[in-house]
Amino acid sequence: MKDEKEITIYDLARHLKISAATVSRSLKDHPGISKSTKKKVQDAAKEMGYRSNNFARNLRKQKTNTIGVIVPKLNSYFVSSAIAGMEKIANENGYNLIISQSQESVKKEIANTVTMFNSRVDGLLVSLAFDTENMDHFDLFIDKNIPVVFFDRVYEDSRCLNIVIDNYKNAYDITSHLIEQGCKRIMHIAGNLTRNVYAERCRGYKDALRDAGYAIDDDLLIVNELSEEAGKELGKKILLMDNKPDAVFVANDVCAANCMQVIKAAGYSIPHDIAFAGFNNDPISKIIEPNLTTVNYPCYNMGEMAMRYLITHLTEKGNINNTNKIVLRSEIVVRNSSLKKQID
Amino acid sequence: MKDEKEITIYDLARHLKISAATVSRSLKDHPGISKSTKKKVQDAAKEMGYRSNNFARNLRKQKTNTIGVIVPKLNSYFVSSAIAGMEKIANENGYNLIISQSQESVKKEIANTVTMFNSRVDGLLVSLAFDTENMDHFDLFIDKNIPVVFFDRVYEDSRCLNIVIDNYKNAYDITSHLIEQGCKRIMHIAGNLTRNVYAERCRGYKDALRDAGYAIDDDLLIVNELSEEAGKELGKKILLMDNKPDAVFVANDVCAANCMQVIKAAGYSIPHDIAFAGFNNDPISKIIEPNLTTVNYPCYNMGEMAMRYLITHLTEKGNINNTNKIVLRSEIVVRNSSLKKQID
DNA sequence: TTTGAAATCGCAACCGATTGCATATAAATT
DNA sequence: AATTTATATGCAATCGGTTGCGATTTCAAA
Repeated sequence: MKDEKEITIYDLARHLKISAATVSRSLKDHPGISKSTKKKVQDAAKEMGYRSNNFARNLRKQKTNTIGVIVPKLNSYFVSSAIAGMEKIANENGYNLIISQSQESVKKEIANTVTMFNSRVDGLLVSLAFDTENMDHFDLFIDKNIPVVFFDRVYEDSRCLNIVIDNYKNAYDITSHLIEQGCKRIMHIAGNLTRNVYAERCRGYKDALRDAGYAIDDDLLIVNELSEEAGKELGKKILLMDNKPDAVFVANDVCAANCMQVIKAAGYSIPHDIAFAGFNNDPISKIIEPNLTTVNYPCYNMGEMAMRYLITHLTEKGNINNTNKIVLRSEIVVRNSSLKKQID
Repeated sequence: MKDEKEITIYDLARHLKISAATVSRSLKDHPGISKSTKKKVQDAAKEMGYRSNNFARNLRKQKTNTIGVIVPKLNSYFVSSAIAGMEKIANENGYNLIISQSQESVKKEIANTVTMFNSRVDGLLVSLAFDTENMDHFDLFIDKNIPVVFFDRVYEDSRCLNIVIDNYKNAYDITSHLIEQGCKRIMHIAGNLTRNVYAERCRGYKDALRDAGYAIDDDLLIVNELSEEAGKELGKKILLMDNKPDAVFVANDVCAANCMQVIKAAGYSIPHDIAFAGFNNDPISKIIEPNLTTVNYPCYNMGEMAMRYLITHLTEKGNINNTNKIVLRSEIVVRNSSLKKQID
């Protein structure tokens, strides 16, 4: 088991009989060093197995080459896809990722924020917890000019970039689609309405109803956790309703699919008795039967975009950030769960 | 926009008219410092908004408090759950995570390994890519005594810990279950057989057949990518077979579910015409109809265990590692996709 | 040959925390 | 009161790179 000591620029310097400064500059391709010297240094570095020490470098440069990511939960289709996209871009650009989960709790989110701050990340990518109600814990970063980018679950703040899809329009479209299919009592299941994504989807739902001349019935709006369990609960609740909806638009596919199962098991036919629509285009939406009408959410792409933007922003410091919001393309995907005339 | 300078222990020292050494020791709760001094320092630190500089610390201590994680893909149920578990434990113990994906390619895996090495992670958690065939790229770590822990897709090496489930037994059990249900031509779909998980599952499948006195038919063993697309392809392939199987045991739920859909769409009845079984207990297995018989894989738990082990190992350096393999409990979950007598 | 600009390179001071060893003070012992 | 023994704290070197500024060398123009 070899356990050799780490080679430093001083070792290289001694070996080549030049100064450590020259070694450092050569390795960084500094213009003031002659080509021949650079080559000599770089060759020796390779040969001797030198690897640069990031701590020394970071300590000196006050920069970490690390991006922090805070998400509610890692194990969801949306989040894991988005992070996959982020990792790809970060990796390509030589940045590291440190990731933590808020578990849908502001408290943890704040703790994670502090950790990230102390780890001195160069930038932060955040999708907010269910119950986050203000930005105070991000002031740490903003005050220090460390860029914070929100994606999906965002907080509108002129100092931070938001990357989103048009939740309003998609919800409006999907509700309109249900209306076109002849549905009269359309229910909507939302997540916590302080979160933009759910608030926007809810607004789209209501506006679509209103524009179609429908009344808005508060009994048809439910807020829950959008989890598997919440979906099952929802199904039971619907079964107990006297005046049942003839369509249910859920703000997330997982919840929708689990609800559908309960409804189906009780003998109702989807979409004939009750039509369903979800959100996200989770793989589950293509498995549940009938296949779930949903919104195609560009998760991976959103992760890529967010990271790309952040890195560009960090690299071109001079270039003042004048972008405040990026809206990615997304569109509804109509499947059999909402179609009176089935396709196959 | 305040952009105050960072407070260091020297600032605290000057402010309190004591030495930086004392400040450092006080903050770390060193035994040789009086309680009163400690309190004074800690209070001042809080008040002045001091935050410790990890680079300086790491540089000095030659330790990073960072764990590297390399996985094939982030966006799968298994991986995202496992990472969620890892993050939880790491977070609780003050470690950071840096995560990267090999995208199922050794080449990327090697590149990521190097990056991790240069980031000087304190330890590495790895689930191997499809096509990794040797350990050479981990020698960097092993030679330096940096612990490497493999989980799920492991490589048997006496110098590294493996955390797995009993893939063999589960596959054996699930195959036996299919046999008990009266299936005669049981097909198995595996992933790349150089990967332990798929090799073991395949072995379990074969042994179960053999023990039941069945012949092993090579036509009934297929290796594919186990992806959604592969599942659909598989379905088509089965439909074209002259002598169709009466059961299909797939090494992963996603592939199984997608295959089932194709088979169902062609008018076959599951499980009467063809029974199905999968692996992982992915949420999808509870949505597909009929619900999929599968193996309950403790993903989250495996992530927790792997991280916990690694951290313990790092903390108690003296304690020489004498564990070579940890097998987590897992068991088959029988559902309607394989039951001739349906349950509800 | 001289000279001045350009091209190279080295000196040494950082960056911020840790820690072995020495020192100073306080408490305990004889 | 003198001497040990604890208890507290400080000194200064160290971790490995980076970089402003000054020194030296090179080379061509005068």
